[in-house]
Amino acid sequence: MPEVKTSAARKTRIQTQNEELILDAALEVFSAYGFRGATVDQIAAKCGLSKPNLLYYFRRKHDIYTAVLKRTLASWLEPLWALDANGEPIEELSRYVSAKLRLSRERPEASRLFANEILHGAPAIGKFLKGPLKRLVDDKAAVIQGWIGAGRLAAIDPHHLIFAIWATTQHYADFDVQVRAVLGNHDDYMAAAEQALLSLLVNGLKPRPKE
Amino acid sequence: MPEVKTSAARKTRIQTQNEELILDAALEVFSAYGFRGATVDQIAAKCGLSKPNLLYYFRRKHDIYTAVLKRTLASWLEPLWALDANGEPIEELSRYVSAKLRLSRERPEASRLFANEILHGAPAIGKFLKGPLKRLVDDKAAVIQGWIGAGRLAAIDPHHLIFAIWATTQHYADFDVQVRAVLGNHDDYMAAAEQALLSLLVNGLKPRPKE
DNA sequence: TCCGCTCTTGACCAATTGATCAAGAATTAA
DNA sequence: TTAATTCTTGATCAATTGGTCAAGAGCGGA
Repeated sequence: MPEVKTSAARKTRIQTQNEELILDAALEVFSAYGFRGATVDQIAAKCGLSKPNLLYYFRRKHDIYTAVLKRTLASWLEPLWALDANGEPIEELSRYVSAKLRLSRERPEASRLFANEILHGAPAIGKFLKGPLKRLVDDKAAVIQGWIGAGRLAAIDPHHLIFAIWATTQHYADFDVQVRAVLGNHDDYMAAAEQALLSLLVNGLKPRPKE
Repeated sequence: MPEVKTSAARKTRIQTQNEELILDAALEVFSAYGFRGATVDQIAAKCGLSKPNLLYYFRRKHDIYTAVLKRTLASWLEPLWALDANGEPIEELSRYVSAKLRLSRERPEASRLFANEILHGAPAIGKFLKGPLKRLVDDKAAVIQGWIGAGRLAAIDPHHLIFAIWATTQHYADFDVQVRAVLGNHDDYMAAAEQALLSLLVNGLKPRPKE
């Protein structure tokens, strides 16, 4: 029983290695087919292990799923964490947009995994959303509100601004197929996307004197 | 065989009625669980028909799925269709945002159905995306480009502007659970959302003299 | 009323799939 | 080397589920 060791959870070389193999494969499969649509066999095949062997490391399909989610959560939130109250507002938000956009390009499977999970009611990470995520967002919303109060940013509901940034940036990972279909499958639409989003943001958020 | 009639596809009263029942139920179930996650039994139960009876009207599970998609597509695109080249640019785009936002509030299942379909590679509507959808978007992008050329709108890539509007508005349907979790489940966040998006758009798109 | 067509369903089938288990192979610590 | 532990897998099970079928119930036109 590798998951419930006698005392400390000391892991074998083989154990660490195989768990990593499994989670990598699981991310691909779950993000492509969803929880129910993915099969243990697919994951096993993708990482070159037998199905029983895979279930030796993770006793239930669901355990693999939650493990992949947990493993990816932190890196997904990092950019928001980095939003600095002491920085220049528009610069900070621009950096945030760029960072999220880069994640969408470099790790689209992670984005799709979350999108699928939330789309279906977030059965596995509901508590995370209401707890740690809410706290982080509330915190950064307060930062943004501070900037607005200081007249350094146009007035806008900070929470919805954050939602708008999430939506527009993750769109390029989650709806990639649609974007490619509409644009005609040019490989490198990301530069244009970044320019468009940043200009919208910069113009949209520049503080404006009341008229 | 109700689907392949001898000559004209004349439908019985019972037929029309039951097909409607089925498609209504199917929309709910497919949008909640995805194609693979949904079962024919669930749909049957939801509309009070037996499973074999349901398969009498739609021979395959997949047939129900595509029927629901088709049935919903038109109404989903209608607002973009309505974008009027002769209108006032910002006013037109604002109306578009409001219309899409209203759809997200009033028919979130439809949004989630499409989101799920596209997220998983659009196996059923891929051709629609590359055909009719692309044509419509290209058409409206040209309209927007025209406005920009006439100096009535800030310069921005029109395609990506449309993507941004899709993303931000549909976000409130597709990621509803997350939005509620972060906001603390206030029932009526939609008014604030609309205000935030419109102000971002209006400020972001107002033509600005070069500095 | 009567007849043909439409509609409905209980029983059933085959394929898929998550999970188990026992037995053997590989690894590791002594 | 050896013995204990960890790792691996073929065979197998039970549950789920998409889909079939035949037989009967219901409906509508003549």
